[in-house]
Amino acid sequence: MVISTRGRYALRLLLDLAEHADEGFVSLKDIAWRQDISLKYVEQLMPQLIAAGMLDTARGKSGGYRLSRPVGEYSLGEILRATEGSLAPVKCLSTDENLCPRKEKCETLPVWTELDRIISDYLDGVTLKDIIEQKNQ
Amino acid sequence: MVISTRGRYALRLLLDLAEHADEGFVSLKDIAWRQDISLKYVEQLMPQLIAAGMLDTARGKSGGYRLSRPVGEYSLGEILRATEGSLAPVKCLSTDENLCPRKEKCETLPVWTELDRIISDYLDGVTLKDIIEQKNQ
DNA sequence: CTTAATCCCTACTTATTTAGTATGAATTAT
DNA sequence: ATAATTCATACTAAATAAGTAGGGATTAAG
Repeated sequence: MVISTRGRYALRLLLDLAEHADEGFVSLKDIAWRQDISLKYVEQLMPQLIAAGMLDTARGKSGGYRLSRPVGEYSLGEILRATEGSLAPVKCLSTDENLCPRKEKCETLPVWTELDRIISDYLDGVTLKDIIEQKNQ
Repeated sequence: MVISTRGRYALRLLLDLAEHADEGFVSLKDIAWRQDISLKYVEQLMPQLIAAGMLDTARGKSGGYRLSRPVGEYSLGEILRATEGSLAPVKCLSTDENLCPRKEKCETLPVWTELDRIISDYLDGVTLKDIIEQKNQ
């Protein structure tokens, strides 16, 4: 399973924000209620989306969140990388320090690399706009 | 992470068998040693590969395993599905009984479905033969 | 200027999955 | 008979996923 609830929920809340973009700042409480996701859990996804420059926020009463870009400029790849950390389908590809010692001679590495490329290419090519317009197939 | 050690090790041991196909039945002990994988762990992968009809086996002394088909007839998809259970990138797609209640109205399901298709298409198109001949990119 | 709603921050908990270990029975060539 | 093998099952430890919990900081609204 590449993609956990973190990434899936992040995508849904960004879509929710996109669909309520005309309402100014939207509170997480409303989003969590509409999406039927725990408020406290969704709160934990926000720092990473903010760090990625995807959101404007307003603190305090009647505060909330707002998309900071046009919907066409959010790719699924960016959203998922921000929340999941990596989209690599095998550990061998995670660019952590703990590289596989078999790396050099490994016969199977090329297929994982190619699979990774295919996944990234697809996810980087789909935007929130595509999903809203149901252009995803 | 879609693919765990189960699938990766299974692939490596099938490749090892392919490369020693001229030696008749090859013992797991030899394979595990060459591949530097715990014998006891690899043993646990075998039942699923056998159930999938990928191997001939010989029990008892000087027994072992042997590929039961030409290398071109083992796709990566088949190997990984047999050992991993599913290649679905999100839980929503696992055809278990616990289907997501949002399924009907879910805006994001189509992208997961398409991603799943892309992954499967690639993995079903690569065989052991391709890997041995390094045709995988 | 107080209050209530909100974002923000950090720690904790529980369930599931992953990656093995461990023990030993059944089988069979030597 | 023996030793090397597959085969079967149970157990364990570590990591990850998924969520809870509590409260501090900020600010619009009354």
